[in-house]
Amino acid sequence: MPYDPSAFPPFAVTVDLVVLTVRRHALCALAVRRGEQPFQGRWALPGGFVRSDEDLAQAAARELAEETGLCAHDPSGPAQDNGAHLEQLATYGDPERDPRMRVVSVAHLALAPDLPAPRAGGDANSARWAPVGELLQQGGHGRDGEPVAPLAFDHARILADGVERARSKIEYSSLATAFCPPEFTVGELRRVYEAVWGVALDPRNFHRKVTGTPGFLVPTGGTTTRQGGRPAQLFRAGGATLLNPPMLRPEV
Amino acid sequence: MPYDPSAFPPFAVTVDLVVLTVRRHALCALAVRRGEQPFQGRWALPGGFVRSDEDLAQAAARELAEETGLCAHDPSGPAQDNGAHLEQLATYGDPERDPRMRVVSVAHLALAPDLPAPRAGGDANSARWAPVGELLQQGGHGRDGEPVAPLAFDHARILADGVERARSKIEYSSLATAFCPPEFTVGELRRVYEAVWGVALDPRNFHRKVTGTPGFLVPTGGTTTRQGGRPAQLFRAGGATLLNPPMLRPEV
DNA sequence: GTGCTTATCGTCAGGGAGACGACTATGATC
DNA sequence: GATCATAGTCGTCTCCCTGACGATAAGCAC
Repeated sequence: MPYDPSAFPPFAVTVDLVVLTVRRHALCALAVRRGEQPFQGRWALPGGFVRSDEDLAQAAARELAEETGLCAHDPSGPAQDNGAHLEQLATYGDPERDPRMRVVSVAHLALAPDLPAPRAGGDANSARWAPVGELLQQGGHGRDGEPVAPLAFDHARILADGVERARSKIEYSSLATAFCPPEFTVGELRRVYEAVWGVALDPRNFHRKVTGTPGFLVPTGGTTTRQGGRPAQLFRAGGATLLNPPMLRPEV
Repeated sequence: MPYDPSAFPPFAVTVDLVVLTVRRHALCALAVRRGEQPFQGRWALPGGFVRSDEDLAQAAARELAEETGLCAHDPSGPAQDNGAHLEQLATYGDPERDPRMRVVSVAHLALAPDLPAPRAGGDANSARWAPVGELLQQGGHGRDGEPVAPLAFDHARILADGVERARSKIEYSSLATAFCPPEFTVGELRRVYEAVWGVALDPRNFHRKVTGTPGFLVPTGGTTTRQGGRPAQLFRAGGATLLNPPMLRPEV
């Protein structure tokens, strides 16, 4: 049977990005201000159309580079290109999610170390790192007292799914190190877990756990005193990707 | 800015289904024989185009019903419509994955109890349950000695991803019960874990673990002797969806 | 120096899991 | 009917991980 273009309805396919980082002890996501209709002036997740000759992962990596300058780190590739972790999150295709046309969005999740102020790109008037709690609360007020409008489209749902994925994935994988610079201390890694999970962890048990898990951390030999107090050993991420047994997230 | 149809390339969007069940102590997947080009006569995963007015989950549920007669069980809905578990798996959009045109496929994972022989539907000449090992081996031979052609398109990759999702998800959730009939014994549930993981589990420790996890199983009061030997208590799935602590998959 | 902060090591009790013995209750076979 | 094979169920013991928390180390501010 020959190819019949009328046999299927056409869709637009986009990638949207949930880019997470930890700044000032808070889990933050990258948001861009929309420059055009619909939802003009509202905050949204960065994203854009998939081009006709590129793969979904390529499109996500391209959008990430355009918005942040980050080089995506392919999980299946070599381990030590110092870029962000990037993985597919989920796909959203409600017929009503974009009032203009039928759009299917393949959301991706990126985890990055703390970055300088983001540079706006594409059709966005501006871009910023915002605490996820601020972006997700409905009709509340931000830290500076300004009222917060909900994210455009179904991006609140996408962001919530991305945050939940990150929260669960740092339990059983070494992905928390993707939030850290190339060299980091046990305390900095612990503050990542505390920010992502929103809980306080016992520094002594945490230290025992992460240093005792083979392949999680490798000492570089250096020390630092970035945080004040006694100098701490510096580590790099080890080769292990899956943690067995996992880190345990405290109850509620 | 008005809607500009030339601003994005058109895509076809499909849903493909990884439907898993446990038959004769083996993890099996539903495969359909392709009736048209490309890959005519080869085995493939069931699937089809998303219609212009339906959501991705609706499309997957529709395809599942067409292929198996199963009523999809929405995880966010009520717990006891006796259908299969259905969840989104991942999306595959390599530009070369379909030689005819640019197709993005949103794969879904369905877990079902053992079913009678599948009924072929849509454009498939026939359909069957095949052990996943048989479908995934490259250029080997099936149980009956016939040579096995690889699955069409990138469906081997999709199936492998679905199997891995199922293997990891029964660790920390009660999803293994989705492979069981409404009432089942501890031994039947154990054989599900053994088939999906491909390992042997200690019946005594397994019994202690599943009966001791609150909300996992609720006794119905009945007993059965389906498997020979001493009659076993019958259980239904309890309300718990997340198992804490999780089931532990033995090393390698 | 004192005081404060953070890092790191040690100890102890409780719980879960693996290994495995023992007993129970059915059907099959002699 | 006695015996055997098969499954199911209950217990025990040990090891290891975890959480709770004391103690010490090594910087900085005053």
